[in-house]
Amino acid sequence: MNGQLDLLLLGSLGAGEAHGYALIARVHERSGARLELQEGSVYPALHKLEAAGCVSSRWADDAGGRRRVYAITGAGRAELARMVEEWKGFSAAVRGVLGAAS
Amino acid sequence: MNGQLDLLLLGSLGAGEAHGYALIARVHERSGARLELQEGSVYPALHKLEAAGCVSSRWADDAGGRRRVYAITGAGRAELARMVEEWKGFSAAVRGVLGAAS
DNA sequence: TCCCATACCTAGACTCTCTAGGTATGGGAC
DNA sequence: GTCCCATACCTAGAGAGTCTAGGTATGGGA
Repeated sequence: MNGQLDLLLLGSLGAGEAHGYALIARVHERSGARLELQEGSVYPALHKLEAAGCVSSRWADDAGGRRRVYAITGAGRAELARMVEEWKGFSAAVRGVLGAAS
Repeated sequence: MNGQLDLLLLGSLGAGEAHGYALIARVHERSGARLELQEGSVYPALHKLEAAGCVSSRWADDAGGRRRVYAITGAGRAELARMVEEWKGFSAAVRGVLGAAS
């Protein structure tokens, strides 16, 4: 996902807690079906974000089977804000380089 | 450069032929000094684009020392147009996912 | 009872870019 | 005249990030 996976996950979690599968569906939906995250990318990324303190997780027993529900933390929101600014700067830079071509 | 290196190089060459060093300077300038491509990334990428038929090159003896001047080809312009559309789709998708967060 | 959708996980491969080194030329400083 | 630096090009190997391909487990419907 071109280096923006953490941004997409944190951005999605910013709208409310969710478990892995739901997160994939949320990104798919909110991207207008343009982005399809892979499980093999999402789970390791979530574990990394948790290790970094950007998200927290808890096991939910409510629905059938095991589910691990992730929520964004305060530090995660700060990191998200930073990443959003970085993304804005990067996309503006690309637009600038493309200029007339875009 | 987050997987957009080819796009940036072709987009810059779309504005006119240039040699490697000038291309790096052009991207730096047009991006508002936000993007600093590395030589070690740019030269291999240009070679790959040439092998793919997207750019052509010639050695220029005019100025002091050797310079390899690159120009975008017809196939390169088609590829650039495709990449620009892809980039637009991707950035729109990211905006969609970020939603209120952005 | 079987199968499938849901849900989670990991190892290894792959792609892309960067780091760090190298070569070469011409011009200005001393 | 020689040294040094800016310009200019190049490559090997490392590193980061993501994907592929496999695995496990549960619950519900056929």
